[in-house]
Amino acid sequence: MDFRAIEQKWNKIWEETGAHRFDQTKTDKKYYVLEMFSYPSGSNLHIGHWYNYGPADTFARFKKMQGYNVFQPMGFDAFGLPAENYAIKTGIHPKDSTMKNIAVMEKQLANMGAMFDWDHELVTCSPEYYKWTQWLFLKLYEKGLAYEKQAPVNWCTSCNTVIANEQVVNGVCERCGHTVVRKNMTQWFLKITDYAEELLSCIDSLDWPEKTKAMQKNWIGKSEGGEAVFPLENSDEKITVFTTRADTLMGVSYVVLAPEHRLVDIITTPEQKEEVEAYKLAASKASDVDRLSSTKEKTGVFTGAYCLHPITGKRVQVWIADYCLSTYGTGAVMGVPSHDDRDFDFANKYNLPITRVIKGENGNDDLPFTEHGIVVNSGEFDGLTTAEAKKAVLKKLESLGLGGVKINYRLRDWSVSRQRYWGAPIPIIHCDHCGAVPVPEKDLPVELPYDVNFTPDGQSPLKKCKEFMETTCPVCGRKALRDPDTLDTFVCSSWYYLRYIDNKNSDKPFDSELANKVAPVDKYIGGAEHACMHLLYSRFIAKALRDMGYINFGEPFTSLVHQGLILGADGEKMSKSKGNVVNPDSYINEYGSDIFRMYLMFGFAFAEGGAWNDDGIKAIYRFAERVERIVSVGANAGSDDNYGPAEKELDYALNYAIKHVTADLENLSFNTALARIMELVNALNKYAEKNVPGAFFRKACMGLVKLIAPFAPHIAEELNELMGEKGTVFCDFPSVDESKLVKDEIEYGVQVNSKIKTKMVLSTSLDSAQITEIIKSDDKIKEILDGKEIKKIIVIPKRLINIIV
RNA sequence: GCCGCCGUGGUGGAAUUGGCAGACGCGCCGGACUCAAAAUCCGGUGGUAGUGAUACCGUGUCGGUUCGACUCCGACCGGCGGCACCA
Repeated sequence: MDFRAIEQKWNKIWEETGAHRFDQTKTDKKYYVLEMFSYPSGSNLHIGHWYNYGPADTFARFKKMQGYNVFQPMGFDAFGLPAENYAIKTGIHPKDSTMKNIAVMEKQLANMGAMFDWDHELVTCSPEYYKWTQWLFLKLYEKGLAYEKQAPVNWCTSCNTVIANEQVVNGVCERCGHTVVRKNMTQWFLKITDYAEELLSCIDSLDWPEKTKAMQKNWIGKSEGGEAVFPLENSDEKITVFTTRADTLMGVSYVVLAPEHRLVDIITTPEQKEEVEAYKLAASKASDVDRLSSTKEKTGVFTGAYCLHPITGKRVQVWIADYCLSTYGTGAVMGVPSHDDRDFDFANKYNLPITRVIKGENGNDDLPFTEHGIVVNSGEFDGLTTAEAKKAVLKKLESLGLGGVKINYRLRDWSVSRQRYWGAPIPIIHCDHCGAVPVPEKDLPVELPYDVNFTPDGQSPLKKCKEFMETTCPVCGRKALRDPDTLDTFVCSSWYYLRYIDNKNSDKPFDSELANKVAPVDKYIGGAEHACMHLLYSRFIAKALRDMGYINFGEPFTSLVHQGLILGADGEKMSKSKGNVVNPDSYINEYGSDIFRMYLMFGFAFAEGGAWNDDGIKAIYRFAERVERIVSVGANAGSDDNYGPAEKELDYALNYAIKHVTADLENLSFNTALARIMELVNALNKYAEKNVPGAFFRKACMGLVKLIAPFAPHIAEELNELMGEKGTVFCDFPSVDESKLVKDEIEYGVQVNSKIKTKMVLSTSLDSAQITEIIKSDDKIKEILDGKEIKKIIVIPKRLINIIV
């Protein structure tokens, strides 16, 4: 059989019959299988695409055969930096290169033979799509979930432009390798922090990899503690600090503000001004690598100001230091050198007092002592444990009106402004009289102009495009300017699974009723690298859309699976520079796509991946040939419907395979599922060798064709036809007949003192007590025991017997 | 440093969640067919000792729980991923 030729034949038939079309009117038994969509890169589909989409399609086909109405769409995440950087390098417009790449990938994806419903395709850079991305932004703005503020951004000193966090690699620009510094710019943010608690608390209910859930939890970083207010001496201002160790409050020897803290300029004394200014300047210039290193020596400057301890009223020095981060908590911390490593270093360096207030319970007297213990030197709190003291101190602060319980999150609001060309324009108009004004919905989309000079020179490329920038204010009608920035591409991908459902709707982003029927996604399959970005953003947007009444669920992806990573043959990540990139095309040309995807599923543990090795691909090819040969025998089998012991044995093998393949596919355990199919093929061969194939053999072969169909869709269709069946093979996944798996007799492992000594075939109708009796009187057992006295017999039904002597 | 995952034959990987470790493949060895080779088919294949039935040892290391541990607990070693001055 020419596996490559039949691929074309069946791809054509599937297209003509609309085999992969999703019927939106039948959503009572729907199943939404989604693979993370592709970025349209210049080269052909790589191993990573195949390893994601091939097995995922196998799962989707399995669900379809089980009778689900399966929705499996595909599209392109088409905005983004690579196309723009490519344009800067070559002069080829991002739109042109992107559309060309999409055309190539569409063709390759179609040849893959996956059951994508191309009627529902979407491309995020098309105005029909980004119109609704802009709509989403406006709705978030209306709801108060989008706001503008000055914030530090990553500024590349060589490219003279802002770059995204993801583009900062080890503190330098990924494109040019030059230093990245922070710069304050006005940016749009989405208020993901409003949902911090819900994003955290809902995680446990999700059927997601534990690893991914843990990453999101860490990223959200809930921290339960309290705030303490230190009033300033000689001023009405107050410093509020956040702490998780309120029990150490009585050990405070100084307070630190972040260099960027609002109060720094207000409280610094004239004598300290010069030193403080110099320190602030140095801190703002420091690159992220320098500043964010925990091993760096602590530095800081005294502001000259004093504040008052909230409980004792004692004078406490106020310092600034860059180990205090302006972006976390209140941007101010209390310094307790005796019980914090950082504070200890700092206090030693600047000769600040160190007072022990926690005693270890087993006499550990070394400082700093960062563990929990018993409070000492703390007046009324002495003798309390750390846990008790935390509560007592915060209660006291609350009664004084100087603090109380507080929860903090590490999660920060999502910065979505990009000073880039190739993205969805932010639908805001800046008017001198009215401020930031949203573009009215009827004027969407704000189209991205084609003729733009996108060479980087420190300005947003759109800013230089007069025709784009100049407009009138929708409120007052006066001249106004558009926002020159574009949206982070993660905004585009945060809601795409909803647009797939209703991709041609020109009145709204999607029909809510329909979306509620088809979504959420039942099985989402894609890489693990998106744990704290795409997957978190999508959850946030779903909750926001739910709260605005557009959908009735808050979690977009009910069940999530990450495929592993296929590495180069050298065990390193594939990259052009390492020269270890494996091109799937040569294998597909030689063996066909069914063989290739089956090999990917058999040769690796799906969630693990591993180093590339093509030793097994020939074996899979031979396996497919064996399948074809045995199915041909089945197709030509006689009509004899004898059902004797040989048939019974084959029936067992068939149902055993059905049972396990079904369970394995459910778990996306493709390698073991294929192993069970191979066993069935071995059983069929064994039968055909010794018996004349008749009606039952034919039936078993048909079962094989059905079982293998999700794995090798084209081959299975061809074999189905060979068997004389009419119509497609993709229906009626076989269901197990448990009665065929009941055995009269079963082999037990017999252990003596937990070591396997012999085997014994026993009837399955015997209960444990009966088996115990048989063991006691069995001659062979007596021989093995050699006169030793039996103390106890443990019988594990259908498995083993352990005789303790 | 913190969080998470992982460690099984020559090799890719299994093991119904505490019950016969190594399923299914690859590779290798032997055989059949062949003048020969390829392809195909059959048999063997964790290690050590022994002609042999068999015995002992074996899931990173060391302990523990248990009739029984790849699986659970404790300590450690090694690898991968994420976060990292988060107060």
